[in-house]
Amino acid sequence: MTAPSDNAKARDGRATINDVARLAGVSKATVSRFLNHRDTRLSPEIAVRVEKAVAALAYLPSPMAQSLKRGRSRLIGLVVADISNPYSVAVLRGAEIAAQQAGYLVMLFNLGNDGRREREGIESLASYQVEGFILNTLGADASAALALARHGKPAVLVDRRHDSMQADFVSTDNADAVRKAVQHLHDMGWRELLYLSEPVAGVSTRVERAVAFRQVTGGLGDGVGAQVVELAAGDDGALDQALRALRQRAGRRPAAVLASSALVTLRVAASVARLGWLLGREIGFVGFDETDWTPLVGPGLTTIEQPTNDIGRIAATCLLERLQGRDFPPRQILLQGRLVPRASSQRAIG
Amino acid sequence: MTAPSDNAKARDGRATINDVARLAGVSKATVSRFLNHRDTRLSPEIAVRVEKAVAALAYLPSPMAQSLKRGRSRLIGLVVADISNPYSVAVLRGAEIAAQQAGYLVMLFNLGNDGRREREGIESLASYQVEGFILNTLGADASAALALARHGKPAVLVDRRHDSMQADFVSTDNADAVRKAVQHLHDMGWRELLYLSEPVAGVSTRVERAVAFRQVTGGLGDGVGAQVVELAAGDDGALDQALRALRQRAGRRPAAVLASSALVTLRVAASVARLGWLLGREIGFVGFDETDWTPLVGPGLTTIEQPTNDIGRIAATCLLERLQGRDFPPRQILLQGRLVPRASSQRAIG
DNA sequence: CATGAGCGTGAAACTGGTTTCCAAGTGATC
DNA sequence: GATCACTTGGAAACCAGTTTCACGCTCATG
Repeated sequence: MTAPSDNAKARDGRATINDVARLAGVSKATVSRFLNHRDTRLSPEIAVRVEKAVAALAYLPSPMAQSLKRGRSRLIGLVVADISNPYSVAVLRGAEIAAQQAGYLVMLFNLGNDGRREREGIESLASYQVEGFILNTLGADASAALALARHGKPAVLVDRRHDSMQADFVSTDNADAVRKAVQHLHDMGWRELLYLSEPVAGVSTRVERAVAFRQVTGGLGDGVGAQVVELAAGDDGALDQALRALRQRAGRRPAAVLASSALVTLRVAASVARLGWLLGREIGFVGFDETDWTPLVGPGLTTIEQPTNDIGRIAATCLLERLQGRDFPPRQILLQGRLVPRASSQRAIG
Repeated sequence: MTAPSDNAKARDGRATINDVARLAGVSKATVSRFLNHRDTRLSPEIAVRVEKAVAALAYLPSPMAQSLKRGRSRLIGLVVADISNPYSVAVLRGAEIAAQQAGYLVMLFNLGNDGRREREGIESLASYQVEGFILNTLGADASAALALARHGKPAVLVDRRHDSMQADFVSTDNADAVRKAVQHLHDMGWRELLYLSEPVAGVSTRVERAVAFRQVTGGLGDGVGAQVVELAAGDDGALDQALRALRQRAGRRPAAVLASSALVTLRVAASVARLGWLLGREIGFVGFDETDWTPLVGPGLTTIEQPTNDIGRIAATCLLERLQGRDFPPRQILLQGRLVPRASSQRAIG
C-alpha cells in the first residue's frame, strides 16, 4: 500500500552512505571524506550537515564494503588446533580481548585436531580478507606455510613453531619451565623422575620439553634417574604400567612424574587413583598447565603455570603492531612459566 | 623495471574473476554463471575453458564481494557471555563444528561478562553481514533485543532466555535436571539440602533451577529440609559460613549441597577442603556440569552432565535451518541432562 | 583586469563479485 | 526464404563503500 520507497534505508534496516548523502544534500564522496579524513578541509557548514545526517540515520559504514576497496577488513584470523584444549581456549580469550580493544574482530577456524585441514583453514580465513593470522596449530601441513606465504599476510605463531614460516613466535619458555619443574622435584628430594608426554611427533613444544628434560636431568648427577615416555592416546593400561615400572625402578628412592600437559595430568591423576596411591606420598607429581581444578585434585597438584592469557594477548598485540605497518624481522617472544608448589610434590620422605 | 602488469593477479596473490575471464577469453558474467548456475546451459566448450582457467589460477571467489551483492555472507555471529566459562566454550565448539560442516564460518564476540556490551556485539557482528546469531549472553540489555529485531536476522538463544526476543531457544531442561539431582540426593539418604547458586539476578537458567529446586524439595515431604543461597562473587567466607550453617541446621540428619554450575562446584570443593570435611561423608554433593576433572576432585564428584556439545551443535543446526529459508514459529528445544553418580553423593550413613 | 593558486566539492572509476537486460546466432516452421 | 523462438554470452548496472580527477569558486598577484 505504501509507495515504493526508492530512497529509503536498505531492506536490511541499515542506512547506507547514499542515504546519508541524500539526507545531507551532498555527494557520497563528501560523506566518505567526513568519516575518514576529517583532517581534509571540509567547510564547517557541510561537516555539520553530514554529522547530523549520520547521527539521524545511526549510520555505520559496512566493513564488508570498506574492506573490498581498502583491502583491510579489521578482521583477525585465528586457527586453533583444537578448541577443546584449554590452552587453545586461553589463547583465544587473550587474543579476542586484545583484538576487540583495537577494534578488530576474530574469525575462528577450529581444526578439531585434524592437521590436514590447516591449509583449508588458512585459505578459508584469507578469503574473508583477514588482515593477519594467529596460528596455534598442529604443524603437520607444510603446504599451510606456503599458503600463508602466498597471501603475504602477517602471522603470529603460538606455542608451536614452524621453522619454514617467517613469522613472529610467542610461547612459554619451555626449557626454562622444564628446568624449574625438575629442579623443584630434585630440591624436594625426588630421585627417580619420569617425564610423561603426548606423542612428540615433531610438535615443537613437545620436542623442546622432552629435550630439556633429558638435558636438565642429565646435569643432576648420578643419584638421579630419568626417563621419558610417550603416551599413546587412549592406552590407560600402558600408563598404569609405566607408573608401576617407575616405582619398581626407583626401589627405595622417591619417584615422581612430570606431566607434559593438562591432558596428561588428568590421565596421571586417574591412573594414580586406580593404583590406589597417594600423590605426594607414594609418588611425586608436577604437571604443566595451571587450571581451576589443580588445587582440588588429590592433595593439590603442583603445576607449571603457563601465562596463557598473556600469550594470547601478546600474540594479538604482536600481530596488531605489524598491521600498523611496522616492519621488523621475525621476533621470538618467550614468556616465563611459574612454578605453583602444592602438596603433590611436597618433600619426599624417602 | 618490469612492465606494469595491468592484467596480473591482484597484489594479494589471489586471482579475481576478471583474471579468470581474461584467461578463458570470456566475460566475467560467464565465469560467474559457470560457478553459480551450472544448470544454466553453457556450451560445453566454454564451460571447459572456464573450468581450466579456474583451475589454472586456483581461483576462489571472494566471500566479501559475494556477500556485498548477495547480502549473504556464510558467516554466523556468536555472542558469548564469557569465553572463560567452560559452558560457553562447549557451545562454541559445538556450534563451530556444525557451522563449518555447512560451509559457514563463525565470528566470535566475547562480552567478557559485561552485559552492557551485548548490543555492541550484535551491531558489530551485524555490520559484517553475519546471516544469523547464536546468543549465549547475559540478557541484561533490553536494547540488544531491539537491535536484533531491527536487523531482522534469525537468532538462536542458548541457555539464557529472553522473553522479549522472538527466537529459537536451546537449553538443558533445567527443571528436569534439578529434579534428577534432588531425587538422587534424596534416594541416597541426604535429608537437609542446600542449593548454592550464583546471583540469580533475572538470568533465566538460574531462576529456573532455583524455582525447580524449591518445588521439587517441597514435594518431598516433611522429613527433608531445603534452602537456597545465592553466592556473591568473591566472598568465600560467606560460603564457608553457609556450609557450617547447613550442618548445624541438619543436626544428625545427613546434609548435602547442590551446586548450580561448575564455578560454584569449584568453590564448594575448595570450601569443603578448607573446613577439613570429606565429600560424601561429612557432606553430600552434586554439581551441575560434568568436566574432565569432576572424577578426580575429592572422592569423585557426582554431577548433572549438560549436553553442552549437543546444545552448541543443535543451536547451529537450528540457525542453519532458518537460513535455508524455512520458516517456523520460534521453537524451544530442551535437552535432557544426565546424572553421573560418584562418591560425593554416595549413600549417606546418617 | 586577466591570470594563477588553492580550497572545497561532485562525478566517476574502482574494489570483486552477481544479476538483469539485450543482442547475436542457430535451427525450426510457414 | 523470411519469421520466429530459443539458446548463448556479453555489456552494464548494482552492492556500499574509497579514492582519483577535474571543475568551479574565491582570493591574491602582476
